[in-house]
Amino acid sequence: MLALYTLFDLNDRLFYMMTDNAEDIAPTNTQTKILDAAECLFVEYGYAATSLRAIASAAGVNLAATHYYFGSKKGLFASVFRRCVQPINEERLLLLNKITESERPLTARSVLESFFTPLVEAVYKNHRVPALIGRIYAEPASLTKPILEQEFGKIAARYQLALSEVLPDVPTEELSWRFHFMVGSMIHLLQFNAPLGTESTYSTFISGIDRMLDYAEAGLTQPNKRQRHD
Amino acid sequence: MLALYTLFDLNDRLFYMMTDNAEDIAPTNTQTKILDAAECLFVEYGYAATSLRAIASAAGVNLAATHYYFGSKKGLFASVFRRCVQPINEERLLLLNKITESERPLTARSVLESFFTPLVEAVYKNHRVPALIGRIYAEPASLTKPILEQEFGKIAARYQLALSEVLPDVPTEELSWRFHFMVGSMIHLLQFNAPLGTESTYSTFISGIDRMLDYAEAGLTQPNKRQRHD
DNA sequence: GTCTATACGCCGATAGAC
DNA sequence: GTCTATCGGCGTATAGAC
Repeated sequence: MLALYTLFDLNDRLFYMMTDNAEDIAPTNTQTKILDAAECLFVEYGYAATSLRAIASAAGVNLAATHYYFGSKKGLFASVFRRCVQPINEERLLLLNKITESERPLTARSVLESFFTPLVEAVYKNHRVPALIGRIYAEPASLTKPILEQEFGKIAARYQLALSEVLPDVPTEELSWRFHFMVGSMIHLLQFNAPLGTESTYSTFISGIDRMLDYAEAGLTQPNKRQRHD
Repeated sequence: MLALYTLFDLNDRLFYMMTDNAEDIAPTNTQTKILDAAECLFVEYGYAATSLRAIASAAGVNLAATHYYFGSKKGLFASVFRRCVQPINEERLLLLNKITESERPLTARSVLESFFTPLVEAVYKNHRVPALIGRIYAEPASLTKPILEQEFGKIAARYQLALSEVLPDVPTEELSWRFHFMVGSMIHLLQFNAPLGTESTYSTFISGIDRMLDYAEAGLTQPNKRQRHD
């Protein structure tokens, strides 16, 4: 049964997670304690403004433990991100393969839903997921490029292939731009959760995802105005 | 006559700008030297990872001069950003007011073009503009929120008003979400310039803006699926 | 008004004791 | 596997020279 647990208290702010795994509730191994603390602090303050000292202190471990387990601050950042994103992307591929085999005809809408459903489920368990994914696109490219390519390279290619099968009239190059714009809308939503002036909660986030699906579908499936240049 | 000038050489990389102002070519005042150097370094490495020492050294001024002129690192960041964005936003309002008065009927396309034309012109003069605007959305909110509200609050409201006049069937709340998604696509384009795998040049940037206009127009003008909740 | 010199506490990283 | 000590570099601030 999923329930909400307090991870720790830092500067009078509480940090939470939702889990059904007893190991998560009171992590016994040092790696997990460091990852949990780092996730909260990277999300809150960004990579460069978060010190390993602050992470070690929040996690209740020695400073040198961060280097022992993750080699460097960069390595820790990549590990935090991978732990968050890998399960989402695995679920995406499972869903996409499933609907590719079962749905006739396959629609752009279904493809998009297989992309966003695993994300929404992950956000339900851990409300830091949007901000964490937002962060990776926010940090300088020198830090994030290798991480982004490793975690998203395969899945971006797979989704563009699926979309090109669903939208055969849109040239590949045009489709990759449209996919790029969709990712941009998504990242912006993840980073800011809601338009300026709206307070952001889980339900406004869901409502935003829902509206973004409409927006992305309209943009992706628009008639092609350009000539192919073969 | 616009021409390209080398600003300075840092770690074997050259930083440029395009200008027709003699004062820009060899800036004599310390403020400008600091602003130029800071712009390059903030774009390249991000806010937190750029040291005032590196800025002062690149600008050829004393470390303490940065505090004398800009009060703090935050103040310097805000000044760099304001110098870049203020002229663009002034031009946007001029254009928007012009077409609002002269065009019958006013179209969503025209409104969007008045938003992007001043940006494209600024990028032609200074190729760091996209990355610089991208950066402000990438830094932690505690740094950027006051800056974003001051520089973009008024213009975002003005454009949403213009769009709501052009698209009277779309409820205000729905329109503000769609505008939010458009800004997201734009920021993503500014930050990454082109889809992964495409090298980014000025002409690919222009082509991206052009395609994004189509994408945004399709999303903004899509028929409304939702009920008004009055 | 403009700029220099200097100081303080915190940073990532590492070497080596246990 | 954990911890202490330590290094050079950092952001920031300020006192005071010109």
